[in-house]
Amino acid sequence: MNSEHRTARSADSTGPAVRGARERARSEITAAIKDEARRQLAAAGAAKLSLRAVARELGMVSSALYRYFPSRDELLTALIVDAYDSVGAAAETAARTGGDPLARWGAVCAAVRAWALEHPHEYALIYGSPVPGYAAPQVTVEPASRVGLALVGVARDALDGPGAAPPGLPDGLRPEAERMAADLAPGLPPELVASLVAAWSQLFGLISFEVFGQFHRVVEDRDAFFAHAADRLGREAGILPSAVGSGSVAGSGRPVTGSGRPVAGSG
Amino acid sequence: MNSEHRTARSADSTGPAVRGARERARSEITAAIKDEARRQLAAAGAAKLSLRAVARELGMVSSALYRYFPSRDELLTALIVDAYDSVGAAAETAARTGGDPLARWGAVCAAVRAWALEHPHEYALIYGSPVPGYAAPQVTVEPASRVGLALVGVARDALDGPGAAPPGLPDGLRPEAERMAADLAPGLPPELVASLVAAWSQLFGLISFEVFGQFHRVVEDRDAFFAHAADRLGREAGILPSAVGSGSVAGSGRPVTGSGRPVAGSG
DNA sequence: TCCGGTGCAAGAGCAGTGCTCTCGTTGTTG
DNA sequence: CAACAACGAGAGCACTGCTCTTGCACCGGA
Repeated sequence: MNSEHRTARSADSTGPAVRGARERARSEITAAIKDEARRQLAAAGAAKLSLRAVARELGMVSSALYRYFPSRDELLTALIVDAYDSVGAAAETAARTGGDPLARWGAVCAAVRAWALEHPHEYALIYGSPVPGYAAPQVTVEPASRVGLALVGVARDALDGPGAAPPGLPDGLRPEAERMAADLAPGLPPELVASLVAAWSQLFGLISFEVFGQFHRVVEDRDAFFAHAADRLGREAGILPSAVGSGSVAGSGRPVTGSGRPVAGSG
Repeated sequence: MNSEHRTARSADSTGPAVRGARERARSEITAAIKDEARRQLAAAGAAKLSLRAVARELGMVSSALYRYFPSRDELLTALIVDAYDSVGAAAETAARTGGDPLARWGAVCAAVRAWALEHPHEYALIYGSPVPGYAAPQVTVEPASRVGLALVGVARDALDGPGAAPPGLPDGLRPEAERMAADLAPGLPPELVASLVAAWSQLFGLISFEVFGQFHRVVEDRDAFFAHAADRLGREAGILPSAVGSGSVAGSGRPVTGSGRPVAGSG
């Protein structure tokens, strides 16, 4: 560890440290702590993340670490926010790819899946069981919504093109669907929003089962299985490929998102 | 792996107990340990489950507990197996209810959801992120399959009645679907099995998001939302209500599983 | 230039954890 | 009855999150 980095020897002539060397060191050390914590997270999982081990690896003493994160939970919160932002950014990037709405839908799903498979422990941190006695603080709600909003964005664009009306709502669900539409995606039809929320959670069902090992000895060709399932998820939510022909819609629809390979590679 | 428990035969008249007091005490204490562990699990979650606390609560010393469970992971494994069996039994009971296949499908889904909401920490134990460095041993795979098999059972019965052909498979998925059908549900058409596996994982996506708090400020009327989503899950897998009319299938289908209330109560 | 406030690292310490080992005791078996 | 295996108790090790105190280094104001 670089302890005396940038000692800021009273260099008032040019003033390289506009905010003072102290703040600079602080942000650097904070980042180093998060990096090392992320490394341990990836190596052993959230439950085995140890403040003392992080400090030890960084050459500090454990108590010094409390100057930067008041508790282990606060460190975990920081990692959670970062993870949400990371997967959210991946989803948003995939949503910006070209192609018809259904292809973009598949790209977003595949990007989230690829991120989850690359960062299983971070995925478990945010989409697995909530950590020990941990209650997600308010800071996490906005980053947590980015994937969902990316899906909503694709659906919104699909609405401009030839969209298929999503299936109708039972009477009992209509008020709730209208409330969801107003809160989450103003302007979108309630049926579509209800379908989107369901598809959103079901997408993470697919991904969680794969990441958490429930598909062990059940699904082998997981790329193909996921591509097909994600494609159907989009279709059933009312997102259609722009092939306006409207001839064979659901019959033998081949996933546009590439057959058998994760689409994330293209994003 | 039982020890030689069959030996206690000489006690014809003097026997303090039929099977020997020791074995009796052993099974009783084992059960007591699991009970207390389950209580702590429900109170604070898996990560906070402490062998010492369990022993303390039972009036033993922590080292004595190792006579019954060689490690904390072994205790967790026992709890995991019990949890799988518990939710599996709930699903199987729901699958045995009367009604048309789609109603039974909805009953199974609702029963699993109800179990999850009643035992959130046990649910997290089996469907959340895998615990610390824990790798599920072989003992868990059979109990873990009971919910899936209950769904398969409903689908199999639906096949006798008027079933709707599930959507076709892309060419890339056909071999995998045939393998899954052969392994998991011999005799069922591959398209149906592939749909069932997807629906199975997506069902747990719905439940996990609700249990783990992802629906916070997103879905409010969760009973209605879940009933509708589960109903659609079944329909899209090709399970139809026995109302053979085949007139309005997906249009304004009102969930048969009761609108707005968890169906588990009827099972 | 000195001086006091402040951020910071280090260390000791507390209460808790999983787990191992030893040592008597006690039920079971030959 | 005697040998044996299972058992409970206790001490102990290495580890954890977290707190508190102490002393050093910086940094702005006089």
